[in-house]
Amino acid sequence: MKFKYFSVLPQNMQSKPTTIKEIAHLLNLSISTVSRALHDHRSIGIATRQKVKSLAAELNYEPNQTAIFLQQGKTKTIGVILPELSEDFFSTAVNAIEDIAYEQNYTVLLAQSHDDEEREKQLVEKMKNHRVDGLLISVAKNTSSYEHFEQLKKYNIPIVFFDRIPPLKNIHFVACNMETGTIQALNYLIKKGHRAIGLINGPINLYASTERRDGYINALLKSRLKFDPSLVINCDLTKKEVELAMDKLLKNRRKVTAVVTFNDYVALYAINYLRNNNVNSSNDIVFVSYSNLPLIQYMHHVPVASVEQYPYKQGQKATEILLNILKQKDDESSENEAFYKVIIESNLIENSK
Amino acid sequence: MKFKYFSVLPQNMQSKPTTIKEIAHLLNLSISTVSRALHDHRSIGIATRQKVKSLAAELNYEPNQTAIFLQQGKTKTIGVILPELSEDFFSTAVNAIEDIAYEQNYTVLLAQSHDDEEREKQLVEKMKNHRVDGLLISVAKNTSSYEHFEQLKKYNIPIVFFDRIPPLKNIHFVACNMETGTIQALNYLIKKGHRAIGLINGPINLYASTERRDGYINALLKSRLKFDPSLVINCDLTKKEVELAMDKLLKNRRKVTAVVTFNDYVALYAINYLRNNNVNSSNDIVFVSYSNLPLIQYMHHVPVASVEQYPYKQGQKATEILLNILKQKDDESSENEAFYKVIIESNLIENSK
DNA sequence: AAAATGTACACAAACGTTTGATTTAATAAT
DNA sequence: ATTATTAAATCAAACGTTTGTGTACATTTT
Repeated sequence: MKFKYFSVLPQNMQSKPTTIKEIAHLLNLSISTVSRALHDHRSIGIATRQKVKSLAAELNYEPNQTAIFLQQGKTKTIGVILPELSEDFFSTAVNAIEDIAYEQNYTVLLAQSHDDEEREKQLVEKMKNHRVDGLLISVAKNTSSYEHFEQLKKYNIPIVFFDRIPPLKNIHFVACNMETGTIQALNYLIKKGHRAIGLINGPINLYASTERRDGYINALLKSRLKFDPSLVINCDLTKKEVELAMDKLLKNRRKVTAVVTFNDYVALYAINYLRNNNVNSSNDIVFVSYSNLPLIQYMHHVPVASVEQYPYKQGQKATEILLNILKQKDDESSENEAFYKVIIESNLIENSK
Repeated sequence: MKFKYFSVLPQNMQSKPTTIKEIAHLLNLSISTVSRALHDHRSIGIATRQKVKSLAAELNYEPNQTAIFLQQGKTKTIGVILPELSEDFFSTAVNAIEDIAYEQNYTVLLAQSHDDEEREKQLVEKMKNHRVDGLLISVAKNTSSYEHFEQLKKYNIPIVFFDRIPPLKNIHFVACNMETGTIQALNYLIKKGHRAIGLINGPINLYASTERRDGYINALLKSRLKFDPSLVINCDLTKKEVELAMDKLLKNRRKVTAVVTFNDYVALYAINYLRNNNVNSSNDIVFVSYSNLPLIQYMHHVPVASVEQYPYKQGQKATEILLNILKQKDDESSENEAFYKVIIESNLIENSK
């Protein structure tokens, strides 16, 4: 009898985790038998299976994941890279990602790019080194080159982009179509009688900006209203530029009675600007925004409606897709080269208040 | 032109990552030599080191972390379990945690308990299975048993608690002393002439509530004001109970002119309640809160001051401590059984506006 | 009775590293 | 010329699994 495996430790000392090797020795079985017994392999006798399992339970055996990772060449981990966790949109998306991933026994490696391209690149690299099985990415605002993503394909690490997607051809993504929501927003305002409607839009290179602009223009045209370019102002979404934009709108020949803002933060800045400058129209100008931050309902002057972008649904969908891809890879069956391109329609939601 | 060491793959095909083994084979060296060369081991000749390194670079060699994890029995990963990522306090703390961890080449495994004890337990279990090297935890609001934490000690996985710490003896933690901040808040209000000051506090079993209450009482006593228990109301921080609490205060015999609220969300609920019920005193009652949510500055009626809890600093400190502990374990030197107990003082910050 | 089939297990390789011990050859010391 | 010293590299075990193949024995088939 070997004592090696019975050494009794003082209560307070750390016991090294049990391994199948130890179990094997204790039961005078081979390692492979123990492994198979634990997996209910049919070639192992029922009696042995029971013995093994009960001893395993007794010793609190937990398979060493890192060993399994190495053995199987996968980590059961998905990486998530997104711009800013403190933005409500993203933290909600993360909730969904976590929920789905955990359901399927995956782990989530989370990292923020803080909207910095360089950092994003480093993170991608890091994720690769950590051998994540797949990646969920919402790209940084100013990312302009995309090799770091392309590179991963060589390593066979699938990426699913969500919300902020790069202008690449062969990628999987989930995004929200902002045009439909914008059209709804415009229709809503037009119906309420507004004719001079401003749009404080985002950076021109963002696809999300294009969509909003398109929706804006198309809605106007459909209602046989003329499109006045001076009412659409692009900005980089910082407080400063938003205020400049708002100022421009106020000074415009045509006095706007409603403003559509790129997101709730922009709305906040704009509304605040009006209030601070004691613009008497502060309460006359109606705002419509995107996102619907939870805190917005406590504002002194609230956007009357908001275009919902369904962050939870986006995160959920993206994760499901990624896990699907990973599953397919396991099956090794098809050289499936289809790309998932899921587009969720945005929707205007009136703020009840 | 053919690359010497590459079997040339079609562009779209995945190239399996290079291993040390391949490098060894290509250079007619042993695996160990390559490994040591890459680590600049002195027993390897400079010439060989160079050869190895340059080939490694050429082949884009990246050490397989999972193999290293297995070999070294550690994962260079720290787990983080916290209640709610969407709360600004926590997402800021996470920022710090990520920053510090990444600096030292650790990876962060993030998970939310959503303030659910059961889920928290599962997560701890999961983290253990994933063999995280250490854990950073901010416990769920209603967690009442703590065996799942104790258990980890047996496995020699250190935990550092932050902000929400359990009532256990031998633990490492970083927390914010809310009493000092509360005293400052009270002094501030007293100096401004307020005499009837309400306190909408949190659940009575939370240590954070006790601290606030203590600070409240002590500040009053020091100013030789009498403490009126009817002005302190505990609630579970939900909107409903906050409104009830506010209502109670309004109906109190002594009319409060200032209210201290457990956190900014409570303040939001309370202020909103006043406004919706058209309490004319809406602008007469002054609020002081905790946390200082970034959005608060856009509120129609803002807390005049806020007790800062330094989430970034807490996260930072906690991570540093954890990494320190892990480093010490490596050194294996001392059976160090000291417990880090770091307390950060909170501070009152006036809202400029 | 010999051959075929099944059952229940063991052996050993593999995943990609790191690292203590050992070998080899060359150089320096005696 | 012999031995000790050093430099440079190799060997082999180990980390904890999974899994293809081999094997002994008992059981069934012909």
